[in-house]
Amino acid sequence: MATHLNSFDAIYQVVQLIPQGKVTSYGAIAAYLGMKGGARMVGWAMNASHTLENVPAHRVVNRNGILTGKNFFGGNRMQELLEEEGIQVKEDKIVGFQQHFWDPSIEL
DNA sequence: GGTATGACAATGA
DNA sequence: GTCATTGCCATAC
Repeated sequence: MATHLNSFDAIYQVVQLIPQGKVTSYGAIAAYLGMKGGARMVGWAMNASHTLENVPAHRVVNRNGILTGKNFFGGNRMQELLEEEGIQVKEDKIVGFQQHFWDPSIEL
């Protein structure tokens, strides 16, 4: 149902819908939007959403559970945010990633 | 309108 | 199991 929204808006919506303490992967969002191979584009949208404060991009990590965009948050800002939500982060990687994984294609 | 880039993902060796 | 290469979509120049 994201066909009416632009790719960026659609991604923003999904990211904002991520529950606190949960994380998802770029591919999951892309797949939910129908852009299975457009995972890179999701990261691109995140870059644009970085200017916004309503988009918890810190809950979006790659399929490996690594905080790829941590560098874009300005240091360990991303890791601290995740830890505050109850997510353990070790070496820029989420501990029990599958445990905190939130798939929009299933939850939504 | 074509080329280059991007916070990825999947496959092959 | 890890490393390297290719593919995908959309945006930016």
